[in-house]
Amino acid sequence: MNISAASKAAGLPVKTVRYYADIGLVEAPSRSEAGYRTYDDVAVRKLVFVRRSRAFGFSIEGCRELLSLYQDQDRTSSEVKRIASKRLEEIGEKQRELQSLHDELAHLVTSCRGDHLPDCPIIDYLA
Amino acid sequence: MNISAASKAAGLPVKTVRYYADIGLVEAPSRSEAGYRTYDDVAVRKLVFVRRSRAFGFSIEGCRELLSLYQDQDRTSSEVKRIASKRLEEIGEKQRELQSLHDELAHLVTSCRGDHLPDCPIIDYLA
DNA sequence: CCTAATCTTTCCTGTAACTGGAAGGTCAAG
DNA sequence: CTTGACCTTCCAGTTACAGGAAAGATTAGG
Repeated sequence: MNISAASKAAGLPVKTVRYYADIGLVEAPSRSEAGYRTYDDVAVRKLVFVRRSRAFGFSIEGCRELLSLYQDQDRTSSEVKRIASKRLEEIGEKQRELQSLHDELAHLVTSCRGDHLPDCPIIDYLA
Repeated sequence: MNISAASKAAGLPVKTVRYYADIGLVEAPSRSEAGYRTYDDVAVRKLVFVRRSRAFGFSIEGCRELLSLYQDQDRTSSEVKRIASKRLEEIGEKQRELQSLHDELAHLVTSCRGDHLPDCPIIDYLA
């Protein structure tokens, strides 16, 4: 499989597939005589694993940890759970942040008449 | 006022104060004979305005728009409201994203025993 | 008045996680 | 043999700054 086929199979852009190998997140693929990267199903599965992990918002470093656990037959589910719980906590934190931002801004937007006059409680609040 | 005094007054790091002028978000301050930036209360107030806008998650470009409205005596509150509403919509979007991420990940974490065995529904889901 | 500490300046680099593009080699089809 | 679709490497740009080096300016203390 050349890179574009692998890219399609993994659901990732070609650039990203190359990037993940460049930074050592996934193993560097073998090369054809002409220097083309060649991928097999195992490599593609790892790329999919990374794509799904990234979709959960795990950082590249988080993905690195998860991927090494994925490949480790002697892993314990508690290690995985710890990493996932940490991410869950981060998400909760972000949610609380956004909630208070939302509430505050929604309040301001509601109180702004939105007419042709310059008076504006939003500007007043920011100033 | 030299830059560190302005920085304290505005509640922004010195680096950030310089940066905002570099990118033309705020006016470039006048200079002393020795080349030191000098700030007055008006300049500080604009920096505070930007800090508060940033705290709502407005991008630099969003801040640029808001700031120009702030300084525009002929603005209409509808222009301000439009920008703020857009940001509110973005926040809502992000919240919905995070909510589904949270739900999905929480489900996985809950279903993982977190013991010393390698079997893990989180890994299974990602693989 | 000299010195040491503190400020200030500019400039360059690095961050996260890619994306876009240029210049050039490779391969299969017609 | 040429065209077009691949592939390669390398460099720059994105966002919103932060860190740090090298060098000039200012201020306080002795």
